[in-house]
Amino acid sequence: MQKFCTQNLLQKKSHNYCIYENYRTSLYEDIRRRRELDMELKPTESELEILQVIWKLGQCTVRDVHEELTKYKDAGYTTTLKLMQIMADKGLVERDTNAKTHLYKALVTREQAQTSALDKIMDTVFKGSTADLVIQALGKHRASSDEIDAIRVYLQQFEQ
Amino acid sequence: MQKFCTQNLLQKKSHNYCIYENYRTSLYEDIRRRRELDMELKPTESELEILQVIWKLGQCTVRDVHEELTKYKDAGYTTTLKLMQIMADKGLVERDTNAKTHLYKALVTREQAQTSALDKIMDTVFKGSTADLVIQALGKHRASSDEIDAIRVYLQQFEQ
DNA sequence: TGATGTTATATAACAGATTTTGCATGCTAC
DNA sequence: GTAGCATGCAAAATCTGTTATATAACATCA
Repeated sequence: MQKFCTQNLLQKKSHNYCIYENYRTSLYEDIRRRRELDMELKPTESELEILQVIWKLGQCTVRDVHEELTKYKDAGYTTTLKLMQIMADKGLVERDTNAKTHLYKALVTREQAQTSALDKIMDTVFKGSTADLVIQALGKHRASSDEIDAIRVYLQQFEQ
Repeated sequence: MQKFCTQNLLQKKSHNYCIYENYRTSLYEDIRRRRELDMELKPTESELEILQVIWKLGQCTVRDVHEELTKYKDAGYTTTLKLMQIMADKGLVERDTNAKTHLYKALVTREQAQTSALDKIMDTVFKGSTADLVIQALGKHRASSDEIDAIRVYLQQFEQ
């Protein structure tokens, strides 16, 4: 894991100047720390697709999920089963194995997934600018006037 | 690619009823199409990290990018090089090989990446509700009062 | 000139995570 | 029993990120 060829070793050394620029180092330490936190319980692409179905159906079986998935994507039944088993191991979903046909339900809420998805794109493409994100979102995804109102009301709490 | 065991084959057949529910089929066709489009030029995690650096620096060399990356993550020079070569193959970046030291620049703009990231989480976790997204974003990521003002101004264009 | 060291790209292989599948096996209802 | 549907398990196939090694271009100094 920590083996480098001589070339890389040299190139690594050449960055020791960071030690003398502490204010910078600590800035990048932040990014580093955030990167590591991010690793934790992040659902993969496919897991997210399955979560969506479970959020929609509530408690459900593998077959329920699979039938929903195959409406728009090709997948074998055992693939879906396997994914859901993995998700149960990871703690993304919970399963009730009392009956012969196992019942699954989500442990991760849609809100949690929303927060973590937002955090991520905030860091990666929006440089931390909430305003950019909000304005882009409003620009690209036409909102209903009800939605606009809701946002306006929400904004009032920031009024002085 | 298209081989299924008998069990899966059977289970697949059982969905032929979709043919008789055309309104549904076309709805899911949309999702299917969107999924496939999405596959095309999606940068991976690491590619996105590199893109961020290129966006910041403009035209730059592998070494430029690598020096920036190593401030907050461990990576060998050749790793960065390889990734950037892959990105050039994918068309995420363009490279000028005239000089001995190749020069890279982004073909995907930050705005495009923002749009596609937003589209994605809109579909996957926000069920298409712009208001939910905006309110979550404002709630979790404290915005400066300047930012709030900017949003308020932006909202005025929707005024009747 | 040519030996040598430096820096760049190219190539090939590897490790780990993710996704997918095939097959075995068990349960249930007819 | 056996047909149908369920899970368990092992492993193949892919994708991603990483690295070691090879090779080419260049500078420079004796």
